[in-house]
Amino acid sequence: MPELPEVETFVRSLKFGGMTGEPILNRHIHYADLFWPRTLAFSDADENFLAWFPGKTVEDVARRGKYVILSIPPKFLIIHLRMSGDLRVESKNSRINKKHDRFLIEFYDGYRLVFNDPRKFGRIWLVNHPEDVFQRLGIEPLSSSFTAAWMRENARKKKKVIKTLLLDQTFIAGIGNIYSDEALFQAGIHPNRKADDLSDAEIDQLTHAIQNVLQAGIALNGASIDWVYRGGNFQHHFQVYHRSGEPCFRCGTPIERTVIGQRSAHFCPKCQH
DNA sequence: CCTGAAACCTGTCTGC
DNA sequence: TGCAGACAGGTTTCAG
Repeated sequence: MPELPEVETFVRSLKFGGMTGEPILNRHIHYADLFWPRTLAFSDADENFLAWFPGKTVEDVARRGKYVILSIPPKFLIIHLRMSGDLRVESKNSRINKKHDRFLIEFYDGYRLVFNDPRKFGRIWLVNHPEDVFQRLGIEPLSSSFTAAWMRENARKKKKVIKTLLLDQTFIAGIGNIYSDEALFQAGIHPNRKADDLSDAEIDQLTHAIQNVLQAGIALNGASIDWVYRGGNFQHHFQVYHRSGEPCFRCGTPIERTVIGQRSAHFCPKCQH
């Protein structure tokens, strides 16, 4: 489900309150519980994992790529929501045993953080050093080091199809299927172009388009589609994603859908060359 | 290095 | 109404 803007929305909500409910900063942990053991991304005995939590405190929440990072000194709980993961904060009095709940942390004050994930693709890590999990992750697209110059330098070395490169988390961390389609449309680049074929001007446009769509996504709390993810509004601003057959807002040509690297790609055949 | 296929999963929607 | 098939905001692993 979530890409960078959706994950960022989760992080802000966990810190300051919002979509997920009450903030969780500085709450003291009573206990943790795990309902689907394979949610753990590492091979630690479940007992050891769960036994670590009581008495700890959530001191910060942050994001790296599509990962949520809970700072629970002296360790870090890292969560990847993959396709269908969801986080919510609810009070003790809420109905427990909600379908597809996989993990939860209950606080002494009666609130609890719940990780719900119908498709069971989501994963969590408990580590001393977050870098261990992020070792292969690429650049943060909203950081100051992500510039057109960086893209010219690095994208040129890649022979991949540009749509696939944008989805490659070891290259840029955080872009998913929605925002790659939207960025390529905004830059006027066909998703099947080779990265090393792009002109300087096209690379510059693409860089700015990436920053632009991600920021727009964050400003609207991400995109909500179908039954997954809630609270977002960016879906009302899609130019191409989920719009196959509908007229391009720029030129009227029907938006097309194709498959690139096993993912659907939506584009305007006239505006994107 | 790059591509494609398959695997991991459950839910929803479409068409017959 | 039922049922098969396609499809879904992601990532990893393996074959070629």
